[in-house]
Amino acid sequence: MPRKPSYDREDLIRRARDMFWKQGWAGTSLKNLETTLHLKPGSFYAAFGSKDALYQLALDQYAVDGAATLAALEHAHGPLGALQALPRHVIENKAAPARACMLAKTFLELSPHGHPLADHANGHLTRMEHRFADLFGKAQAQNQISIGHDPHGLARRYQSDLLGLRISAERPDYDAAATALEIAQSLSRL
Amino acid sequence: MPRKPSYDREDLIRRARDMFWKQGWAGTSLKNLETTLHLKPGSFYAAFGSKDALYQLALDQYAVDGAATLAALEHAHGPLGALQALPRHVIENKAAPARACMLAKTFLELSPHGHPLADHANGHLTRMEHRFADLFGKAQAQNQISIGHDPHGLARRYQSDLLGLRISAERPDYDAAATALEIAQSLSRL
DNA sequence: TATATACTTGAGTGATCACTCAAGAAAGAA
DNA sequence: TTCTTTCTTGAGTGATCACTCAAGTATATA
Repeated sequence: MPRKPSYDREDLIRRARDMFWKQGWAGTSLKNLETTLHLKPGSFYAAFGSKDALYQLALDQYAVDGAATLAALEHAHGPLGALQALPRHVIENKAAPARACMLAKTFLELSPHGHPLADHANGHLTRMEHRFADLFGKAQAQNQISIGHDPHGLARRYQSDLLGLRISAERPDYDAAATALEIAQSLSRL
Repeated sequence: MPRKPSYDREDLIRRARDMFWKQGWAGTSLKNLETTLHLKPGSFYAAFGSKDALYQLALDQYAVDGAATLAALEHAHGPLGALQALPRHVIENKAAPARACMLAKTFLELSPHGHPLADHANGHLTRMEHRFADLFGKAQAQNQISIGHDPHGLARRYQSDLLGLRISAERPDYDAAATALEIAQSLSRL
């Protein structure tokens, strides 16, 4: 008996994610979202409940996509190859609305206000860090890098460098490709 | 004949800077500023003209202080020593309201909206990058590091790593001291 | 076709945004 | 003391914020 929605929910979340990713939480108004999603206020709140609820869905989709990207790179290039390919991938990805990491931007913006979404973003960052540690561990098991380093320490440094690269890459005239190459090459010397 | 203001202008800018630095542009309302600066709307606009004008003054004061900090470190530890000491300094500085760089936060938040303050912040970032390149050049002249690298390339990478460190250092449970130490140590191997 | 169950619409809510301005208070010069 | 100039005050501006809800519309089942 019911009537079906005229939209694709996952597609709406993806479009909202791109907008939040680029413009941030405060920088994206309900009016912006209504325009981009072609949704009137009533439909928006019936579908998602609140701006924050949609933002959380967007964060989760971002994290899932990021994990999938890393898994695909591992499948294509192996654990060390994935870690070396990721820096270039994130700054060259034309489908992305921004170079900087949405998790880091969210955490930076909302953490000082004690907003729950900041903790949520930080949790995703931590899970990504663990994923990096897994890959460093696998690279050691395959004798691609020395076993002299703690995989978690390598992941801590790698993620930090990656966040720095992705922020720097937003700047006009910044040679992000050079920094990405250096990060990748430094992994070969481990 | 005139009446003097009852406040210290530089002190007001410093307090506004700390608030903008921690909470960002959109995250800091006029009401917040009026409370912290003990200024009614009329006095605020008579003194600074607009929220954006005060933000720019805050950015400039931040940049001047940053340059002074770097100069002091150079005086104390020499060019290479300053570059090695800075990572630890920025994450341990108890006077700072945040670990992350205010210039980077400003650029990240306002750049997608084409806000003039984003360009202003990026200009300061570029000048800091040049200052880093100067120090790398001096370190080469003093035979502290090899002359095989381009100082500007070293500065490009160093600044990116520093931005990453400072963002990571905002996260709870992140071992920023370890990453800061690794950045410093990597400079000894140049 | 009739009915039940959604989904869609858009005007409207109070709160907060950055900002204005006219009136009053204070302090140095005469 | 008086006058002039500036600073201080705080109610008030229109715009925008996230969000609500009652009324209208479309669709799958019976």
